[in-house]
Amino acid sequence: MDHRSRHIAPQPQRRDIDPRRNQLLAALPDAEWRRWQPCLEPVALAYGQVLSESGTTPRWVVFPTTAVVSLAYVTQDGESAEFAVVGNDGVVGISLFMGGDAMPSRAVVQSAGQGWRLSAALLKDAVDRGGAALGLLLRYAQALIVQTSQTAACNRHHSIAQQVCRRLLMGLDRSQSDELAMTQEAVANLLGVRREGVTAAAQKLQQAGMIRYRRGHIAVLDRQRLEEHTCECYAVAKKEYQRLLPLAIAA
Amino acid sequence: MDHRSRHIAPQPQRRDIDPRRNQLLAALPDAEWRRWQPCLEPVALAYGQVLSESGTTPRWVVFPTTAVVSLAYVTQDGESAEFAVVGNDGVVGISLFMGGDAMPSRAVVQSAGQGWRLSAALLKDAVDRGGAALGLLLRYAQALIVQTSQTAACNRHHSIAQQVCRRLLMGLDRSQSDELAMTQEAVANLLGVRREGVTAAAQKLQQAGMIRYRRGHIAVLDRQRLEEHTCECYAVAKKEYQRLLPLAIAA
DNA sequence: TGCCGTCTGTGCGACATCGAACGCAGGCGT
DNA sequence: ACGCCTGCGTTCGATGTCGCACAGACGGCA
Repeated sequence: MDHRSRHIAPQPQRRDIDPRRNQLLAALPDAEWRRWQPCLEPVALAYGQVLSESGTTPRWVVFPTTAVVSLAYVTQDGESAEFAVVGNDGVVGISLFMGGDAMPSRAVVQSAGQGWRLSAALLKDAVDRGGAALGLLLRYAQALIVQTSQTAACNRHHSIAQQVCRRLLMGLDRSQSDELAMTQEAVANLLGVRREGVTAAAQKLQQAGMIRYRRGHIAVLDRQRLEEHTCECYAVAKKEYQRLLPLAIAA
Repeated sequence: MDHRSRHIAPQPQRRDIDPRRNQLLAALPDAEWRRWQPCLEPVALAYGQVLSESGTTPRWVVFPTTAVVSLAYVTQDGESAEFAVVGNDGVVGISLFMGGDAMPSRAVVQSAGQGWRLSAALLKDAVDRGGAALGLLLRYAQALIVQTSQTAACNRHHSIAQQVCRRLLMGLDRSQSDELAMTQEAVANLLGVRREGVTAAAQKLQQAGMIRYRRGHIAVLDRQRLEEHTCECYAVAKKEYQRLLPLAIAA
């Protein structure tokens, strides 16, 4: 679980990445931003790191810049299902400003990278003041609900192949390159399906020239056709995200 | 679609039902409640009535008292999947106070009854004032996220029989009797599965003495065993709801 | 009372996904 | 350069669900 960092694309630089690469922070009005800026602390997020465990109250919210985090529900018998993906388009730990503190779900780093954290107390202060920051966070929470409900319908009605396409595209949107550092087994775990199902889907995509993969690295060659082969869920969620948060996910 | 009202249990009375049978309204501090009370209008909710269509902005939020509303996502090829149920424990139209106005999902009355509505403008005023009302609505929104993520995992991992049990229990919690007025086909549509699958599950439950049904009416005889036969999703979502909103869903 | 629409029971083959097991090979560490 | 671990390819039967088609049966309505 630890040595996997080998597989990760080299960090762009040792230095901290501009917090405003996170689209929520970027969308903050200047007045709010000046208040938050001194309180943000940089964090390095390693693959597999658990940002918040099911049922526990996180001490910070995390705004990823280059990292990608997966929100998943883990059933009692150990099966899991991802219901949302958070990258530089969002924030991890919405339960802190929704008022419920904990959530019965787990936040796990899926793609190593950087982020910035803000303490729960400071966040709550900002929320209590209301204003633009609160509105922004609430619109993000709504986008998260949309993504989650979409995932529910997708799990019900769409094929594994379509869901693999969707998940690759979602990862790509939140990534800095056209290559994703994830194994087929990792994708299978996220979707909650068998690895063999993902292998079969990936083979078809590779034979069709849409992707190319080798031992834990998936390169997207033809994004256009990938979008054509996935279900509507990808486009609907993305469009809704852009409607709610116009600055987010530069396509 | 219209004459189905025959199947509905007789309305308790012609008169309006106490708005505070809705647990969100009941949980409102007195000061807030006095402000809202004169603005609430009673509404009769008929089976099949669409409270908000996908992509449109509702003009009111609706607090059901005796009605039960289903939130569902409808795919492009007409398949649908329910992702949350709203009864006297919640409110329909959260996008109005989340700031996004519309949602790409549909709210349909699943069980006829009454509710109270509040205009979008008045709701937004209350939200802008912040305070207890906002906090309450946000905690409810979080409970909705939990229910939705749970549904996503349930759709992935659990059998039709388990999901039928879950859905019956959720309907029962929000109902005034131990009988649900819904056909097997209606249940199938909600879950997004075939009617035959629901028929098979319902037969097993009836043979085991847990339920009894006849043409559109499902009576729950042994709630305890029904809870034992469903998946964890029911209990987790309900427990989380009670944690976030202590006054809701008197079991 | 009798009709008829709707709801429910049942059969079939088709298909996707599951569960487990095993072989192979790419690439990292020694 | 070598070995070993991990990720990928492939097979098999089992299972759950689908899609369709049709028969029976309940119950509201004329």
